[in-house]
Amino acid sequence: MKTTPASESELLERARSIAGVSFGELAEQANMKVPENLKRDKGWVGQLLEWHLGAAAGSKPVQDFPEIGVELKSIPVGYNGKPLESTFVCVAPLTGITGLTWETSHIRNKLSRVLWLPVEGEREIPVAERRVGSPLIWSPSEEEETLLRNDWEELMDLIALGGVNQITARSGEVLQIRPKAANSRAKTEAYGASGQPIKTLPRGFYLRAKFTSYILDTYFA
DNA sequence: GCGTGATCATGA
DNA sequence: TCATGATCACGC
Repeated sequence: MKTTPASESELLERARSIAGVSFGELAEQANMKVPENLKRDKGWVGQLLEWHLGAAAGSKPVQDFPEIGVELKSIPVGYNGKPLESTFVCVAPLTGITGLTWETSHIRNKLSRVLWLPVEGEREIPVAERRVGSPLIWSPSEEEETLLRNDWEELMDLIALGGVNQITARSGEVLQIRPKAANSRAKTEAYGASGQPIKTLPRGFYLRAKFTSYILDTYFA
């Protein structure tokens, strides 16, 4: 177990110290067993990095490092350094959203400060041999936040008006909404077209790979 | 079921 | 080839 970093610079220092290190080596230090593949261990890499950086484990809907206001996001990249997947941010609220604004939203808080940690994600590389990349600490620029806010407002308006079932992953320029559930039979409450309660598939907010790719390209020193 | 950590697998 | 929709594991 590690202590939580006391400052952002300390967190960044820890992240830099594991850059270039293989998952196998990091797993050994954390006393974790390396899975053959990630088919049944999709969150394994994230957990491994959380351990090394001193993030408090748990499923609370808050930033990974609430004391210093930073969210940790691992991001699988290919040989070209570009993201292989979209990035899950948080669950999309489908009820109780009256009065909710971008400024007070959970997603805005999570994205206000992010420690991006690229990791080798090519499936042909054995998990134990994959390595951690160099970290990037980021906060959205005015322009980036406007893009995020515009998508968020458009999507939340649809949800508020009972149009959650009309939302597809094609909606949103940089921020999209996709299923986030154990399976397609999962149900949660939402608003129907006439304002009545309905049951629908739980959804989550995801950042498009093109957007995270742009972030890495733009800010990587 | 919810929210955390995400990647998988298939159709376009 | 690539993004969408589906899925996996865990703690509670």
